[in-house]
Amino acid sequence: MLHNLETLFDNLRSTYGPQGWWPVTDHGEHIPTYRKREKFSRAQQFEILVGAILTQSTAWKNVEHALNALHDHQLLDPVRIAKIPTATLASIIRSAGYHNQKAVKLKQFAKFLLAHPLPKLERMPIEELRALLLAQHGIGPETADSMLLYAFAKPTFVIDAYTRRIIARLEGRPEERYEALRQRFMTTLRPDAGVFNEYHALFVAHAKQHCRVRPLCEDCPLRSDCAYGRAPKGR
DNA sequence: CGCCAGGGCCTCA
DNA sequence: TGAGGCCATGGC
Repeated sequence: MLHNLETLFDNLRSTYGPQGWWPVTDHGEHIPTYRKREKFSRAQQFEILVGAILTQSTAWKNVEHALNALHDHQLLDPVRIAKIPTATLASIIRSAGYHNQKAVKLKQFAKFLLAHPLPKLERMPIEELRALLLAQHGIGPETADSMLLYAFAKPTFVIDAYTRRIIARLEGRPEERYEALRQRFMTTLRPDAGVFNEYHALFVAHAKQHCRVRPLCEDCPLRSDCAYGRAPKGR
């Protein structure tokens, strides 16, 4: 059985190695994911924020196409997104799915950024910024935490469907609700944005490679620690 | 060729 | 306050 969330992090980390999230698209030039970035440029920061909205319940591959299309139309810029008609924007981000809804969300978020520029948001205390983000249409807990952690480097733990599923299976109990599970990570771990960043990325890697909806427990690295993997007749 | 993606909003009990 | 419907494209 896993002793705690620190041990789980160490296991995942030694299994999958450094993840180097958030995956900033290269738009042509190859940027190794492991490359240490001093700090994201404003453009990259905005791209992460847009990506956080586009990836809602959507495979990242589909989001990449949409981000590339936005780049081609020079729309990775809040001023330009604020101006473009919603229907036009929707057609450009079509590949990301739910494009009509997401176009509305992006436009509202772009306008939000014009009223609250990135340098101002960066200076806000994490809880205040989190509340402000959550107050925006289309930004729920996961999107807000992704933005906080990956675009603003603020120490908050991102919970997603993968995290819920992995923890539920490991512990052999039902999935926890967002805030309850987040609080477990937040109170157990030291508030280190770098660790939170890697930890969430490792959950994604593990969920994709083994802990899928239909799990591949055969050679799962966590099998011996997992209530589900060890279960009778357990895969 | 079905299944399912790094959710969130709205409605209704 | 929790469950269920709705939104949609494309990769595997």
